[in-house]
Amino acid sequence: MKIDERHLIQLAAVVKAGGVTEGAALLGLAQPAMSRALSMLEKRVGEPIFVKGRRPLQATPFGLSLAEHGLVMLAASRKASDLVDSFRMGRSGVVRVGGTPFFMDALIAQFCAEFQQTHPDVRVEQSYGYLPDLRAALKADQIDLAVCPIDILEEGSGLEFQQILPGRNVIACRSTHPLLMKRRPRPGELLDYPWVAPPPGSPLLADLRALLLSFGATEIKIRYSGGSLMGVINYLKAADALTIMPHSVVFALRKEKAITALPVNIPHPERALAILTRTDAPRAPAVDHFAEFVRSGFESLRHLIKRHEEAVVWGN
Amino acid sequence: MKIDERHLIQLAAVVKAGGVTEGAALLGLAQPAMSRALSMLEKRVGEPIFVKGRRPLQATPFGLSLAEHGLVMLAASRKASDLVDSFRMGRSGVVRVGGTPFFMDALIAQFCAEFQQTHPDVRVEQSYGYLPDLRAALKADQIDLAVCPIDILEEGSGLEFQQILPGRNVIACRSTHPLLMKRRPRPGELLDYPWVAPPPGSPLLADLRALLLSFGATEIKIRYSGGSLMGVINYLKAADALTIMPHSVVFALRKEKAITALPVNIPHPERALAILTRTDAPRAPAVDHFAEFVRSGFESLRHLIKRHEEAVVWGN
DNA sequence: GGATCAGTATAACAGATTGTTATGAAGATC
DNA sequence: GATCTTCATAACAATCTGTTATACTGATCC
Repeated sequence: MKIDERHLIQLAAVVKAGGVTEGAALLGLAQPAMSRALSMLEKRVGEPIFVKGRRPLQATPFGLSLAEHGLVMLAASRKASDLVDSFRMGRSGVVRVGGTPFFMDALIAQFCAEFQQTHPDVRVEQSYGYLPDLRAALKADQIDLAVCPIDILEEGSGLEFQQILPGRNVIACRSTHPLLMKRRPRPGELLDYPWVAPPPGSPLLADLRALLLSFGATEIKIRYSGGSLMGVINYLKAADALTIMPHSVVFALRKEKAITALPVNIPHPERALAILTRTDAPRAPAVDHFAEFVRSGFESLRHLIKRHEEAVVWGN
Repeated sequence: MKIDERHLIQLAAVVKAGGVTEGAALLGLAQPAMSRALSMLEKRVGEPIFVKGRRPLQATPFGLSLAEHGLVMLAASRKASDLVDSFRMGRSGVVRVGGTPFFMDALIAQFCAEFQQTHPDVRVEQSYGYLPDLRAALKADQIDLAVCPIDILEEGSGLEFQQILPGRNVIACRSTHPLLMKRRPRPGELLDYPWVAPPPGSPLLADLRALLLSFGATEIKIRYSGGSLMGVINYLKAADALTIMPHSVVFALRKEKAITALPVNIPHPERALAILTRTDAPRAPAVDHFAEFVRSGFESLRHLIKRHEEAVVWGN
């Protein structure tokens, strides 16, 4: 015998509240609606649910058993409602964010932690990738947003991107690097040191090649490659090697005092760090919150960098 | 945001079954109904529940979360349906049976155990009482049926009673009682032995008084009273005392060979053992099953007694 | 016992929802 | 690109939901 689930919930409310009127109020509806629902339920199951002629309305043992199941449903219904509410407010859900390894590790991971101080029920699923993969993942709805350097003149097809940081690379080395003793190292000198390559596929790798060639290198000599940010940093810490890195990444590492940038100006790439999102599919509210959080995080980072440069002088 | 619980269940069915068509079949309804329900649900919560344009229909993480709650409801709904079915079939529920102590202990308790071999999910709540209490309890819907000796001419007001055993008392004693050596003890001899009184309030007590007076006793001398059936039996086992008992109770004790009946005919009380039920209020199916079981139990007991008496000769 | 009160059932009706069948659209598959 | 499966839409009847107004009926209080 199939029972109307709503009736069960109503029964549960009445039993829980101890009366038809109170039960109706509990569910936010009028007493006659409840009264009728109970009649219908009783008629359909064909067994008495309430003891007749008792004024403090009393359920039969059968009615009580039924009401227990209704109570389960009522609880589930409330949880579902809460879920919907919190999802719509962006307070729960999943944010799938993809990005290039250096930015993810150096900056976004920290942003995620900070974001979850105000959004503890939002889960972040992070993944790595470069522009082509990220774009594909976005379109295939495998990620909700990407944080990634992108060519400024790049055209978006169904994707929206929002610049969050100008492209700017620096040459990174350990803080004890001998070149730091010089006020302005010459390009030729830079080639005397071992170089570390950014991950394959990274735009930084192309930047590094171009840079070294512009320094007069006839061939690119790489001593270490394939490492993630942590690998590269630990290599740099242990050797007088050099590498190319986004300025913001080195900036984020300044607290540790282990890695710094050489006072050498190198060309800006024609790229900017951007947040990519789909324009067609709607994003979950939590995703929008997260994207805004990341955007404002980079905004303050930019101001921080500006103030920092007014005090400390790098590269000039 | 309040969500229609039915929609949640439908969502759960679709997610569980892996498709709209299968989900609809799972709930026994047509595919368009399901399709529309999902649209409505999605429209109301305002967030996508399914990924668009994927043919093996795929729910969003949000949709999956919602569906989990729906699954809880679906399970509860099924349990409730099963409960209703088994209750209507009399396979579950509660039977509240009241009765006089001797019959309950000697016969009904065993019937309960036997009944539950075929009705394991029916709970029996037993209570003791005599006719006035039982009648009141029945009318107050505190018990569902009563097993109790009742005056044959008693009129039922809102109560139905069904005779299940003719009233017949015997004088009970232990199997080693000296009077059993005599072929036909005289009433005077009986008065030489100590007597045990049935519980106060019991019709048997009045029977005992009348019996002893008819034997020529000038006053009723009782050596032990107030015991339940077990107490009385254990007293009898330990002394050459006598008491009055329903024949069927002594008969039920015959297997133990400790207690038996004196070969003395005493007057039948104008009573019969009967099952009392309300006629106004409907009884739970399990109660009807139980009553029928008890009735047929006594029916076979009657036949058993008859066959027994054709073989063994008591009281003549 | 009866007057009163609170809680429950019933009536009547508008609007929403559910179910159905028939049919159109669209991703998957080969 | 033909075909197939699956899902969405249309149209309509039946049911159900919710409402307000009102009648009943145990309970309670002199």
